[in-house]
Amino acid sequence: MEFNDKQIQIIETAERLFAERGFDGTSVRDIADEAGINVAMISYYFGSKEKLMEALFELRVGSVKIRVESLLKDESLSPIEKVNMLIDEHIERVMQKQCFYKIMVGVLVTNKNPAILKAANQVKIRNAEVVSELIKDGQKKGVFKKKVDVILMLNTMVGTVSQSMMSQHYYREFNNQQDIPDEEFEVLLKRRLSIHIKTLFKAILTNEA
Amino acid sequence: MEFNDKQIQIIETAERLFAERGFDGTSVRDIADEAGINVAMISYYFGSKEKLMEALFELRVGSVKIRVESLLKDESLSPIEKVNMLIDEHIERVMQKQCFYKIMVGVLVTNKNPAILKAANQVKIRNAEVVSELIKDGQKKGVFKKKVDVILMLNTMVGTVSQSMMSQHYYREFNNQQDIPDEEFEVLLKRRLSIHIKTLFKAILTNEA
DNA sequence: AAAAAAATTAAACAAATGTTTGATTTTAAT
DNA sequence: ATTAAAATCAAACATTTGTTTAATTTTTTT
Repeated sequence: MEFNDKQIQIIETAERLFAERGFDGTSVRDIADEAGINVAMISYYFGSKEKLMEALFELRVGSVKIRVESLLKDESLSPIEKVNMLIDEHIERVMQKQCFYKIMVGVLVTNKNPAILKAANQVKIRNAEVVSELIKDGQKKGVFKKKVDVILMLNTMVGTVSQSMMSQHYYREFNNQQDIPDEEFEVLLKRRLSIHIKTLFKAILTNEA
Repeated sequence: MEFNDKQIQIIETAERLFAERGFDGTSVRDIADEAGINVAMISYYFGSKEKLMEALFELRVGSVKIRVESLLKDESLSPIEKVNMLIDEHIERVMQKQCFYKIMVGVLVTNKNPAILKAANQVKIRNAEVVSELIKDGQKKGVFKKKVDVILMLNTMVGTVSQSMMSQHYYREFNNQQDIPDEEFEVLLKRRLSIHIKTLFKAILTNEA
């Protein structure tokens, strides 16, 4: 489905509020007020609050697939380079769309709407499959260990990034970095996360005495 | 505050429903019906739905402190042994109280009630301080690296366990282990998580060429 | 056994919820 | 300029929400 400007404006307002207050903690009137529109417009454009949520997932999940899959095809990159790019890709994606990933976490905990849960799991399964292929390739080339638990490895990547994203204010406070600008701190956090997770993955994937 | 049997029964029913449907997705009537009590009993015992949530946190957070702190004091254990015990302690705690930790995740995302947010952060800060001490001790003894990002390390532990707990059905499916009993799978998952995270921590903490 | 306290109940309360209606305005097509 | 379609609106709709009331039952104390 295609969304016009007004629909996207409503979706993005809802995205922010859902992330801040949760789906059930946000009323359609809250959304309407923040977006500067009439309440009836939500039903008019989306049918219901639930469908609005589905539209949000359609908008956000739709754009993910392409970049991840094009990664695998690139023959010029080594398996380890691909894994590292996957990590950076994930960090960038989550930090860029923080609100959406907060909502995603909420959805995975309280699995109510089957359509949304399906959309959320779709991303997860796709990722696992792509990475599994990547690992097998690396094992064939002899650069990766034979026994690798791909799911646990991905759980570490996803979990570490989510956790760091959700508690970034606390991380900033702990390191006394409230003085530096927001954008700068975000760049810093992303860089540290990148190095951190790459170190972890190296320990999981590569052979060493 | 002390809770009588009836209060604990209500709290534990609420805990299950809050985990399944979220705080705002659960009505006081839902709780009353599931607990087999009258709606008014919630206000009677706790004052409000919000206070019931606070009571839940009081009940659950209260019991955490002791075991973690007694770990540090034990002089017979090496820093690496203590770290490993901390990992197992955390895995056990989360898997034992899955509902509560699902709620915890929800609270950390949509930070509304300040009292609850404070209780949640209290655990986090306490943990970070204890672990920081532990790391410093290990560094003094020359068994740990000099540069360790404690927060990121803890984010990895907490994030990996949360992520694995929340998507355990998917993990089970992926590994074709639906046939083995629930309890057995949980033991298996905990053991794998333990090995996995200990490997990660070793890579972060110890020196190797 | 009488009195006091605690626990439990059905009913009522106002406020908030998602959604629909029907009229009105704005935009696009003829 | 006229008509048709799309967008917007205030108001109303029926439910559901958390909480309170006031009466009744159960338990404890005297």
